Amino acid sequence: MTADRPLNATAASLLGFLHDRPMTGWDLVATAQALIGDFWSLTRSQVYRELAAMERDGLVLAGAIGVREKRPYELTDAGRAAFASWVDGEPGPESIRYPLLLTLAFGRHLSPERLATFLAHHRHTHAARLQGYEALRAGADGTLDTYALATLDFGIRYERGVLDWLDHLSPELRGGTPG
Amino acid sequence: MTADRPLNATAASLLGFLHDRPMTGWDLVATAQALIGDFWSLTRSQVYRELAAMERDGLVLAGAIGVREKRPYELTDAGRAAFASWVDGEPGPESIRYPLLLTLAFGRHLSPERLATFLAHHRHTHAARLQGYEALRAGADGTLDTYALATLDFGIRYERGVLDWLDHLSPELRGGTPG
DNA sequence: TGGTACATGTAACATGTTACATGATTAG
DNA sequence: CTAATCATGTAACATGTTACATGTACCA
Repeated sequence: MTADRPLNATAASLLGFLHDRPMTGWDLVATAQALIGDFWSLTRSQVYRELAAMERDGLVLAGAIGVREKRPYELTDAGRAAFASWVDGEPGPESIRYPLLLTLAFGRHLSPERLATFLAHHRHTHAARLQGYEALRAGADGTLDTYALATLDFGIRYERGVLDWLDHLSPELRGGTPG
Repeated sequence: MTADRPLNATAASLLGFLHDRPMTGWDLVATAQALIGDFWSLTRSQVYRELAAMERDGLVLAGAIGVREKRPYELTDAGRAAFASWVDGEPGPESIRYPLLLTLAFGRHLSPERLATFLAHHRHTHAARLQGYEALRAGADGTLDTYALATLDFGIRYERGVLDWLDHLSPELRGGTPG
């Protein structure tokens, strides 16, 4: 049962959330999206797959099926131990995959107007995200713990950084050919 | 041959680099690492796989094997067209996977000292990266085009942002329990 | 002649994405 | 009674990672 291969970060996160209360796959997706979705994405498929695998490994225990086919999972002692060991390990380097930068890097193969459109669109998206984060921080007095605040702060600084970068790009890139 | 499924960004990048000159898989890995590696990672395995697939699809053409088993690939007209169409498409949203933030989000399950260690280590890594980028920009007078400069600028701002964020984290998080 | 850098590739596996299929419960 | 939301899951595929296997050429 307890196949002692190291946890991946996605599975570990699920275990992390299960510390608070038993949850269904559905709940876990929602929780993860809300709390770590901005720097760690996961899909429904993945969650159900990981839950099934972790049940095989004895890290979680599926409870009785409730109303609406709800199938809550709870943490086992092995699961708690696996999580504790994961969270104590050195976190790896972050990875960023940034399609806009890729397009920009190949900018000479692209019309200036098109590139400028992409940049403008991108700016819009990030401005909206920043607003969302700031509203969240302003509105959530006391509802967020120190740790959530810290990650939120990262998000805010990141988004501000992106906007700042865009606003300081050379005008030829940003503006197409003005006139 | 020309199976018209849409290019993925990794494959497209390879086509992008092949605009300059025919290159081997090895060359492409090195080039990609140098030019886009900071926001788009790829491995040797992937490159060889994509090259093989793109040859099947007629987007690249393998040349004669040269010295040291060197197998150069060159762009075909279909490849050029596929790239042009890819680069003209709206770039998708970026995705960040940030293990440190994940660990931080679960900070209450971790000893303050351990967390502080992770943060300090992280700071060190990013300070080094920033230095590298700044040296690159200072040293590369004229060797980088506008586009490469723009992506480099992003990197610099990003790293500065990370450091700034770390330096403004609440002292309990950063310092462990100061004594 | 022996080590290092160059060069290609496969195999096995892990992770992530998308589309599909199914059904229960609730609100209006 | 019917549409929206909740809920679970599978299948097929795409992408990314790690380890292994092989051989060439250059340099000291």
